[in-house]
Amino acid sequence: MSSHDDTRAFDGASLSARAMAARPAPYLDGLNPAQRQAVEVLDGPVLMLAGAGTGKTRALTARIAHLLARGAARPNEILAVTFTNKAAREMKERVGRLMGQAVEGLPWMGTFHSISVKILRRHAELVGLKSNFTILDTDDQIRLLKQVIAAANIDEKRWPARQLAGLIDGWKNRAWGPEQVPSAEASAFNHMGTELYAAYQQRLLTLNATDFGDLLLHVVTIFQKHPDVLEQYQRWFRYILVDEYQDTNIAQYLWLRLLAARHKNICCVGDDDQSIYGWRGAEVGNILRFEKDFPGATVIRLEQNYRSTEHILAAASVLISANAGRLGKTLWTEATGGEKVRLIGHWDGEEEARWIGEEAEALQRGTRGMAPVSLNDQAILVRASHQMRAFEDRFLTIGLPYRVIGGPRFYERLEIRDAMAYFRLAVSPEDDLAFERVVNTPKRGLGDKGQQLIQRSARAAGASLVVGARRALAEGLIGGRAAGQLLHLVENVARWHQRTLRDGQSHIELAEAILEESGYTEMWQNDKTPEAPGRLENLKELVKALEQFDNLQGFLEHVALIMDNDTEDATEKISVMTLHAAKGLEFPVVFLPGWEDGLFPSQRSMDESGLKGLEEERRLAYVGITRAETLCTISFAGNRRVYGQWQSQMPSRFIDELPAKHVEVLTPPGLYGGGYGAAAGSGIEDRAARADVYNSPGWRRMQERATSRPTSQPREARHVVIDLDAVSAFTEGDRVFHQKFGYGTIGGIEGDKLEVTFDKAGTKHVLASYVVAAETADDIPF
DNA sequence: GTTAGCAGCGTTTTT
DNA sequence: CGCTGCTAAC
Repeated sequence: MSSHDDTRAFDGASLSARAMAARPAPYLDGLNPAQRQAVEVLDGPVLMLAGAGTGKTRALTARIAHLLARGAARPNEILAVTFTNKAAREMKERVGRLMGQAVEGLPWMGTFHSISVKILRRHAELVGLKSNFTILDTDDQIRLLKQVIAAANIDEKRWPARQLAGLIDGWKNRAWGPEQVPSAEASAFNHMGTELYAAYQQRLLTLNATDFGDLLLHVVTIFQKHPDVLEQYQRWFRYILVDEYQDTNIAQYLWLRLLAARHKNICCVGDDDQSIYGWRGAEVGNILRFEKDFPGATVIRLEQNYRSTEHILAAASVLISANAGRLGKTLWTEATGGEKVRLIGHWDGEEEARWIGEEAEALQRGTRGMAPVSLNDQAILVRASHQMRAFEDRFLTIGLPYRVIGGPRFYERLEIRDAMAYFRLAVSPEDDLAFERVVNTPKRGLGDKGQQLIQRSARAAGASLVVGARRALAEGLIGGRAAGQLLHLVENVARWHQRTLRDGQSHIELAEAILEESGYTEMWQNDKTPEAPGRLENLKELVKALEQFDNLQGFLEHVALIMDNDTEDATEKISVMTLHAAKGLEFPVVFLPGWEDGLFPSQRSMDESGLKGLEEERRLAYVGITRAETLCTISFAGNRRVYGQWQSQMPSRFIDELPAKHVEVLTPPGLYGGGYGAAAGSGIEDRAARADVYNSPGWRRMQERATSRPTSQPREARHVVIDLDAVSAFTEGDRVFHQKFGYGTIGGIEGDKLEVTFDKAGTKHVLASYVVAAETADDIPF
């Protein structure tokens, strides 16, 4: 599609390196001097400090085009590493478009993890793995750690596997294998941390498996212990580019430094102000130290912002200036005017969601002389994913289409994980974790006792659980009904495995056969719970997703690393996502709800990491504001439900830090007495906007009311009224309306509870008093 | 061996 | 509040 235009820009198909060099390079058009320098300084270490919205992806992709055009490297001699799959995908697309299809091969582009997998598959034996190793996700990792903890006779209640997983991840992020963990950490996890770590690594090797951290750690180990292998890759990758360098951890830093040691052509792009992954081991130090690590580095600052209006940029810049220890950049823009950053307080989280929903619709229609803004161009960015629920509830009610990014994922669903476990067994029958997951799903009469028998038998033979099961059967340890079914499973696994080895077999047919023959599909068909049809639907979708891959193995790897599932459809939708997920994205209209102390900045972050944590939260706020192009609205609520308890909230301290003259304080609807607006314009010029809000009569009234009376009385009262008319009039099959979930059909009635399948919200159990007959719904003034 | 019912816990953020 | 995981009863 759009690649047509770009191909034509290069004047036709044969885009060889020489052809590109011969004519003025079109990819340089429109670059500002700094960007141009970032593209043209090819040799030696380069640090590109690229502020938000300064066109760094543009510079990066142009740099790759330039490398090729100048004939400095062939495509596959370039390594471009990104941090997220999203970024990798985007870079691939943009580079692909710049290059047209005419250049042979593409650069190595991918995340640290996906590139590590490629390398590791080639040299797996050097760390004791086979090249077909499996990659465990977090869930598998936890289950395995539970086993390790149990085997060490430790009470899992006092020493939870999750905690150990965090510890081990942290060590791996620092590139410490079990032997390298410093003695200062010895007291970790009841003084057993290192021991359990070693045991866990041993288990992983036996299972021929890795976790996420291992992918990097193993590659670093190989590079360190096998100079010949390292040299091979050092020679190979003449030019290395790294995106989001501020997010790299120590293992990734070592990985890069080892690879770049020979040619030293490493170009790192980053922004210390957008470092928001400290909690998972990212080291801002990496970027701060760059010039020391790579002597003679060229440092280039991209400071002209092309994204946001002057007010948005000013608000973000002033906020972030409260952080210490920055490299420091001065973002500027040619754009003038535009809307100020808007600030609004609400009574509670529900009202905040309602207001944002209405505002989004108003913007969509076009309001106050502004051109209409498509929902696709609007986003709600939250601090923590649980905040998304309020918006989902509200949007379902009013029928506002939304898309959740990074929410509960397709591949994390029960039925998908089960099916995947079957596929994993087919690909590698020795995958014990997969076996454990499905040995009794569907029910095969194998409870704890039977499974222990299999375990014991497997351990005695030093073999996998499938082999153990065979032995247990042969020795007659398992009898009765279970025996027949287990035998059936074991033989199935063997047969499926054979089929994966044969060429010319359709992996899609195989997948369908596996789900059929295992009885898994049947299990859900016989299941009469309301979720069952949805699950079967998901399984079909899973099989459909297989079409994009050549074989099951490739698919499994993709899922392990990518785990995303954007089934785009044509409806325009507002996006809801976390601030972390929003990094690298931009939207004309951005809503930033939940700016309340404890929520944002997050209490936990401050408790755990003190000032460092607070500064990272502030960077997160900076990332949030700078996502907005033309309109940015920050909001907070006076009351919020936390664990089902109402809590009163204080506006975020970040609101204090916003420059008043770039902020407009809005008066929320439904507050009598004028609310914040009354005080906001009262001539206090240079004080922060929040000071006005916080001292306003409206805010104080809210505080008082928060303590003196429950919050949702008016709405409750409406329910009661409806209740009298509606209850007991329902029968199965009736169409009903629910304030939160919208329209639906009654599937069953138990006392005063209804099971309703909602058109948009799925099947829920709701109290009869909370729904009304569909045809009366229009009369209710919600 | 399976299921229902309850107690206790947790909410950052992700490859 | 909603989920997981454990216990007690089928």
